[in-house]
Amino acid sequence: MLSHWFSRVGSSVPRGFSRHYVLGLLKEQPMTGKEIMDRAIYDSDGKWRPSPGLIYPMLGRLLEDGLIDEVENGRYRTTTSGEDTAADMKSLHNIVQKQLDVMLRVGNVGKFMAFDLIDRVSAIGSALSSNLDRMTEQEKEKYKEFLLAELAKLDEQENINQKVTLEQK
Amino acid sequence: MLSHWFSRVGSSVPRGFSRHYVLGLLKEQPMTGKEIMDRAIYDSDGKWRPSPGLIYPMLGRLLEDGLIDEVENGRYRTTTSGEDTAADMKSLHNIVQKQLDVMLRVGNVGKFMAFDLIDRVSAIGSALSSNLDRMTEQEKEKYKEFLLAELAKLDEQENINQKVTLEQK
DNA sequence: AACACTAATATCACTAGTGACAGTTATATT
DNA sequence: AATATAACTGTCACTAGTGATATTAGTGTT
Repeated sequence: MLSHWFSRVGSSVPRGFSRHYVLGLLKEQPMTGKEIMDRAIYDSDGKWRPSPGLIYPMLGRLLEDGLIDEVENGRYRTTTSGEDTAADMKSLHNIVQKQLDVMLRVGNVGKFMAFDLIDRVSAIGSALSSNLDRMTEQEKEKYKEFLLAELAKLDEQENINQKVTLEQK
Repeated sequence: MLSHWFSRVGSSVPRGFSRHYVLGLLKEQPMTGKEIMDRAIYDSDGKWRPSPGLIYPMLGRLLEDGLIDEVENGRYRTTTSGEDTAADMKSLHNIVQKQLDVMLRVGNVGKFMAFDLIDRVSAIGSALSSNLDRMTEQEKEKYKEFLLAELAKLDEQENINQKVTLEQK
């Protein structure tokens, strides 16, 4: 099980993710703090249980920053500028990307995480391909390109290894 | 570029990672705070620049918890119990595992489906393939199999579409 | 030896997470 | 209608991050 320390201070989500998540939810429909928390638990299969100490103060900050509005019954909705922030997929992407990058470079993490990542990619991949029919041609093309590029990299690496082996002979 | 907000509050490492990282370093050799910071920058290719406000207070906490000792010239080394903590790969693994899990579940998966997922796969994939040299043969083989299987699915779908088109004629 | 300069260390104010608990509001029961 | 209870909301103390700034220690110059 997780150590006592980690269960106390560890986080289920990367720093900054929840802001995007909440804005994304409130763009669709007005929600209360409780509804947001429940939705997060539901969406994450119980893996992430955002605490009230995160949600309520954050709603206050978002309100102050003019990214959300209070509508009725303590429900909030994103304002126009909030929608822009929510739509900023690039920065959301960066939250994950940046951390993964560092984790894979630093320490012995990369090595022992690679296997795990493969599983993960496979999982996403299968979710993807079970929805192939919903993808546009352009999207499918992009996915295909990615797959081919990865294969090329693998092959290239294999060739290098063979070359090295030959030269050693 | 990253938004002003994210560059201020975003983090390059998941919560709790640095503790493991520092313990891992100090297990090998005694280091000062500055040396730890420089090493992190070097190891991460400049992607992670831990601030003094993280390192020095943390060294203090680790010292209080008896996980590290001060040796000389302001250098610290992990104690025996510190080494145990550093070796606790399972909890380190969990730091990443848990977050990835949640992110993949929670993102706006339903709606964007394809496009967003492709980006995610590409992101993980590129992180992966830049670490190909760290993967074992077995791992690479598995990755390759996955890639080929996905391509096959794409091709298969194309065929179905053509068939449908033909029948409609 | 005194002083300026530089680099390492420490501290501060901040945001974003955590859980625990306090306060408030709504609802149900009698 | 009054009150008990439950649920939602808000706040607190904490750790872990961020950058900026203050303090300290060491070093070189005159």
